[in-house]
Amino acid sequence: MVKVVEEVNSLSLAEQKELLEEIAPELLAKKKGEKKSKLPPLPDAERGKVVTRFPPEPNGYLHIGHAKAAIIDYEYARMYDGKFILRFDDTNPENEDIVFYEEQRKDLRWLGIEWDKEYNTSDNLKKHYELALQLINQGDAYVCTCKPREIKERRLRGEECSCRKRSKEENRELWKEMHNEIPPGGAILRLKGDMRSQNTAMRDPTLFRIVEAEHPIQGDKYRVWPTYDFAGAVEDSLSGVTHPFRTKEYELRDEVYFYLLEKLKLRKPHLMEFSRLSIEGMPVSKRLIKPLIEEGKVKGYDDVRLPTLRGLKRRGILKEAIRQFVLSQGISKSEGVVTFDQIEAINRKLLDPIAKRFFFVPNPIKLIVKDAPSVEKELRLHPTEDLGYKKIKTGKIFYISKSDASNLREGETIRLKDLFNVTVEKIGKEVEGRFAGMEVKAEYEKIQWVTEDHFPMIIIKPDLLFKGGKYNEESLKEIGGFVERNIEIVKEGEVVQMERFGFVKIERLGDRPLGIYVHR
RNA sequence: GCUCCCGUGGUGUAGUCCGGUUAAUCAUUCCGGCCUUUCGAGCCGGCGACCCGGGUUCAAAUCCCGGCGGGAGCACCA
Repeated sequence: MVKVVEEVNSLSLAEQKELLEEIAPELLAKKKGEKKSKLPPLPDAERGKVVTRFPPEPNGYLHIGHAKAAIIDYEYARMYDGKFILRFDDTNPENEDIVFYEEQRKDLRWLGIEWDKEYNTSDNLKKHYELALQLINQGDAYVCTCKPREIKERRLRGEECSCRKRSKEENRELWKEMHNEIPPGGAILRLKGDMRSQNTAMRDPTLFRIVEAEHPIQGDKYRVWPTYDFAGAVEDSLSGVTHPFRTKEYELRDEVYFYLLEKLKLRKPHLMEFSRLSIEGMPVSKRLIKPLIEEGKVKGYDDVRLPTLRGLKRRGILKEAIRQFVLSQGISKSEGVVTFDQIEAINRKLLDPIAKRFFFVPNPIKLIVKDAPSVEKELRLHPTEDLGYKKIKTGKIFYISKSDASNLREGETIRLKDLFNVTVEKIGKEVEGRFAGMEVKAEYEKIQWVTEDHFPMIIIKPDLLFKGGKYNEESLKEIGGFVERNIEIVKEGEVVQMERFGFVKIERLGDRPLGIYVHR
């Protein structure tokens, strides 16, 4: 066994591949197709007939949690050659903001998601009113004029209130008044469920309430708005969604969902839940993030420490990495906290073949090589991929990182990577060395360097926003150093690899380039 | 408090519905080796898990009961 391993290891990579091709070509083939992780099959699904939907509320920027839902919905639609609907669940005019309809579309487009149909729930209020009236006429819904506190208490105790006994005529009358004179909070439409149900969601949930705020799209056309329970179920059914997904915290509401559709005699979709995605130290909640933005501790919703799509994008996380990550999580209901390095690992694999290589020297120390020959040559921008070349020209002055310098010993020979060897002569505030030949030798330590022709550069290194449940004051560090002038050849926004330092997204070029540390 | 969901190696997942072809999947982390003028990747190898206790059964990660642990809901928010 050990012998076989040794034998295989003694072969070059190409030889190994060749041999594998001979013995078991299917193993290689599998390797290639493996990239796209697959979701488990959908129950009751037929090719061409699956319809899914992503229903965000236009009240903020999309984050990784939304991405999970959107990607799963979208992927399933694709998997079954079905349809994917983008539906803005804009049924609370107090929360919605016109800008987020478009901002969320942008976030989705960035993710590479395309939708077959788009509409707003608020476009269908007329229909919702019709259905509400149907429920009233069937005696399945009633207008409740109790105080919110009383409703809550009765719900807790499982007691019915007298509003429940109202006649259909009375309910119709009050329903009409809800659209006109009744002030907000004065009345709601409730489903006649079961006040003694074990499931508190079934204790006559609210279907419609009065909200007077101006709606970003409907203006002041409506003042009676459906709640999530009503709008969600009705829209899924009416829009032809076959497999709606939602996160686990809605699970108790399933009963309401189906009971409502039953009473309305509407088609029942195959509803499913999955766990919420949470990443350690990167909360998604606006409750936590907003104050930090207001205090100036977080720069905005595209701050690199945030799990918003914009934050991740700015941080140098590729959309494909997000997709693969989400799919790797699947639709399990078990909740857990994922660490960010899972995303980083995927991102690194995607980035590695396309990131150009450069030298960045953090905390530079001067290295003088008095007898250094002047060298001018071209170097590959990537060790194995064909990404082009960069030109270098060197003199007698170099800069190396403090950490490399501190490892040097006098008399030792090291190699300035891609250049030549240097024997260390004197170590002080500066390092002095002597040219020691061009030949590459395996035993020489290879270190990165820049010449006098460099830019000072700052690299911002994000860390966990929250540590131990508290804001991490150390969550944004700056690393100063020198970068080779060749960095000019990349585009702003491009991710490069600073050798032996890490992947860095070039945020800004110029005389003082700015970078964001992506990951090692 | 009540109700619901979940509990597989350090981490995340597959398998659980329809008990047995599973030596329990895959990824990540970690460790060792090969390759390499960086790191990583790649290649080879390794460590490592079915929450606990009962029961049913020839056979249980899988079914049943009871604990324990985690999460969620109990809004006129989604």
